[in-house]
Amino acid sequence: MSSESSPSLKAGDHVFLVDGSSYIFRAYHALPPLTRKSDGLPVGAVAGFCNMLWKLLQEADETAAGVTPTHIAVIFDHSAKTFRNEIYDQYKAQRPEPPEDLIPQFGIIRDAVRAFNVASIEQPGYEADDIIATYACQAVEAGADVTIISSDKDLMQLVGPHVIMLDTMKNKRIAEPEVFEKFGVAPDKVVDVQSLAGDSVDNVPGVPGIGVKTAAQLINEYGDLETLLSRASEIKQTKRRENLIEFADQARISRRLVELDCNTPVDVPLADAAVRKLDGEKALAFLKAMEFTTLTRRVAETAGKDAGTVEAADLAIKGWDAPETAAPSGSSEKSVASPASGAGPAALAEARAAEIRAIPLDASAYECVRDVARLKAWIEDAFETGFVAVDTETTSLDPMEAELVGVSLSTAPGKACYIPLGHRDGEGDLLGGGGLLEGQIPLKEAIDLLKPLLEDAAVLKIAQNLKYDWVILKRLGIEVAPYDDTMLLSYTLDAGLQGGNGMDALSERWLGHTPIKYEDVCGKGKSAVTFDKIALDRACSYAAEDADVTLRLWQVLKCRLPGETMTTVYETLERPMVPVLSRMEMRGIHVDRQMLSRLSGELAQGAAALEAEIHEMAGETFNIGSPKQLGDLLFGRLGLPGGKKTKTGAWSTSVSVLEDLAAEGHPLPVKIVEWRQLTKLRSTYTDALPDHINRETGRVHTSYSLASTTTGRLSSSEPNLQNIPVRTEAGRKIRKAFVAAEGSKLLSADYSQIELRVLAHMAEIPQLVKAFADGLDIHAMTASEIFNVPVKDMDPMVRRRAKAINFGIIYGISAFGLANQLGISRGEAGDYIKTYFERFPGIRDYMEEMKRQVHANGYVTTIFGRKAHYPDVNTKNPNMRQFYERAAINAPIQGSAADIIRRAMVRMEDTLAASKLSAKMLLQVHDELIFEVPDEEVDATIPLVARTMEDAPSPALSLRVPLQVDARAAQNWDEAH
DNA sequence: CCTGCCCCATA
DNA sequence: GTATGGGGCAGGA
Repeated sequence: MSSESSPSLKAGDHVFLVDGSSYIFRAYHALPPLTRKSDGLPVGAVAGFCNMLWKLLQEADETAAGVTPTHIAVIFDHSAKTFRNEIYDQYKAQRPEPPEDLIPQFGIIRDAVRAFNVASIEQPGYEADDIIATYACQAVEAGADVTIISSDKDLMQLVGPHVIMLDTMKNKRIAEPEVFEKFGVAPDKVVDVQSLAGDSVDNVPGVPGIGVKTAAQLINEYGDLETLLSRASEIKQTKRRENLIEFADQARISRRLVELDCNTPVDVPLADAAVRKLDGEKALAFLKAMEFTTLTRRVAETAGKDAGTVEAADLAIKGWDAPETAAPSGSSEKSVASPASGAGPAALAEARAAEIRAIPLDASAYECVRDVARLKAWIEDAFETGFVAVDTETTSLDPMEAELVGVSLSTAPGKACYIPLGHRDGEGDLLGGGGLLEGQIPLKEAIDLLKPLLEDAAVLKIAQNLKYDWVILKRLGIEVAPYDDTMLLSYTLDAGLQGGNGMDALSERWLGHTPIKYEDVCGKGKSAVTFDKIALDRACSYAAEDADVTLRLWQVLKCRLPGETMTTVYETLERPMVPVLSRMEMRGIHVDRQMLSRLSGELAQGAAALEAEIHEMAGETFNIGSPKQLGDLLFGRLGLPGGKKTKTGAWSTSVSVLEDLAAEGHPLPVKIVEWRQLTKLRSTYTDALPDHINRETGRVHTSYSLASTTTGRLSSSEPNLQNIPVRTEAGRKIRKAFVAAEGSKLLSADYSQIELRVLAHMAEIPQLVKAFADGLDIHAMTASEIFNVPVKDMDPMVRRRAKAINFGIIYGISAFGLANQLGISRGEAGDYIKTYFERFPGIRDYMEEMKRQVHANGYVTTIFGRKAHYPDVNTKNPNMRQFYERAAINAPIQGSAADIIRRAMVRMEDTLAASKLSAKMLLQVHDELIFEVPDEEVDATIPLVARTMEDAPSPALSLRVPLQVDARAAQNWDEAH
């Protein structure tokens, strides 16, 4: 800070004195607890402060102050104890500690002041108010005018002909009339009134029974405090008279407490607070570090600098612990703390939600944007706001064949629009609809206008299930960034909680609002029409409401992340998956239509032959595909033994039942199992897959869901490419139809035993850890441990049993389940489990710990901190309860493995690009990634992919066991796997 | 025409 | 025993 002497103040100067300390409290309580940096640092008050300061520096004349300052200083309280505590030890004694997330902001605001090259003033032993009083007196003496930026009533005593106050939050000027209105006396008598009335907030005692009204009346009558006290005996009202006499000294002490000191020793002469030139670099570095995108842009414009070239400042923040890189592992006690209690983050989030709920939601009030001028206005608004909720309306749920019909935007709760672009006449001809409706901006023109906004780094785009819109917009040449996804926010925070993460459910849960249903707009089933056929006003209500709801959900959900320490999970495991999966879906995979068609024919023939045989053997024709008819035949008419009932009381005809019958020597069930397999393969795969081949790309594009499992796994649908057969020879023929493009190979890389490795890590099982480290056969090792047999020359049946137990452990083993799986008695299965736990006591400890946690918290966590909620685990139904307990045992294992492959996927594209390799990730099947690789790059790609997958946990975590990835390339998926 | 049930494909 | 998605049947609209 400058210490050389500056020209002293002169008449006509205008001094702005900003009451920094009171501003931060007011900003904190007035602004919603929404604003946080991506690392969770709360910066809402800082943001408010910076905007205010910037406005004062740039356009103070447009505020209620009406002038531009020549001098400006921000004044802070230095310490809690001041000379007033020596006068009265109770002064401000009952003031509560500042809220936890406000504390780190005190220091940052001082940084902000310096970043804007403004004088920051504080003085040990004195309150900000005294320094302000001193500066104000000095300025007035020099003939200058003063504006005090504060609304603190304690400063109103300073108001006079040359001193006003400015409440920037209300943009309200406080001069003599306003002071008179508040205290009933002129500013120079305010101290007398306060001395009598006291102040419960600052613990100024005053005189009992006298408030501001009475005090003003008394002062107006007697002139000033001393006169009043000396003539107190004249007061008519008994109690008031007695109190004024008895508490006269207390009133005098109060006067000394409230009267501001105009003679504070100040180290920095006011002249040094002359407005200085903005240091663009310094300001931008600070603002970038704070992630205040809008203000960064404004300052960059004003300073004529490119914000992109400025490095964010490195701010060491005291009193704030950023969330850990990896959240505590499942066995940590730290996760016990309930986020739902007291005035913690959960309460703040709830307060936030209540606030947003209170803003009316009226679907008929949205704007339908029909011309370029209005579209530009909305785009400008989004740039100003710095964030915008975006939603697209299209002709199909499949983003790869959907056509864009319109776009909706929202920049504030209740403020949303819909931009129709592709609506057509509902009375279309048979060739696919009528012409475009009038009054719509041409698609290309709208896209050209929207692209800069949707790709601008300074504007956050908010969507519900962005992956869909991302693909739609990418096909139109727009790559949306940066972005947030409300569905993923909800999934990160509440995976497994009732209702799911769909927009309608979230709107109900958080906003108490039922959005217009898609079916109510477009109809459903056979009579459904595509969105382009919907009349504009109806379309606008529906579409704009979605954007409005999305924006509100974002405001409710985003601020929960840091308080629930889920920022890292969201930022590393969820958010970055959106473009990764979008690109995978867009690439699709090539399937050989002819091969499938041929296979379908073969399967049909085989099934027909079996059908004839079955009918022959049964002695009647019946529908083999009807479990009901089949059950009646086998256990009714044929009277076979060993029938089991399903939970609804029908005969079970599942494979296990049919195999039991086959083992008894009945030939019919064998044929039925074969028939089932063939028809299943045909209907589910060979016949269904070709229907999913995209007309334009000639490839199959699955859709991955990021938010539909409780554990963190993805799911795949339309078509589901995560359940393509592999176990049987007939099934593998279907895999052979998944082929690489000409000149390429399919590369399959899969984690070996990843869930068992994760379990070995989490439960810290020495034998398992060692076995994995040594690269042993883990099932054989298990068998050796529990059945006490050597690994060498092991009976394959013994190994099979151990393998089943290992899987059972992952699933939260029960004797019942294991017995079923191995076809042994429950007693025998129970013995196996008992032995297993004796050999691996850590496994039992792990299981018990997960059960304890799920009962205590309602959720369990993966090694990367992902939560899986089981809200109903405390049910009284013992079967349900045990079911949830098993799920809670399984979730950290399955979920941690899912986290690991997510990390690999997020990193994969950059890793390949860095090595100049052009392999493209196409599919994910839980522990396997499938790539399409040019022939000549196969050899270089295999080790790189494998290493990236194996190293995926680091640097966040280092597992106790190595991960192993097997990778292979071939012309088709079957041979690569 | 929709929904619940059964069955079955994968990890 | 965990986690999914999907096809066919059958009953109730």
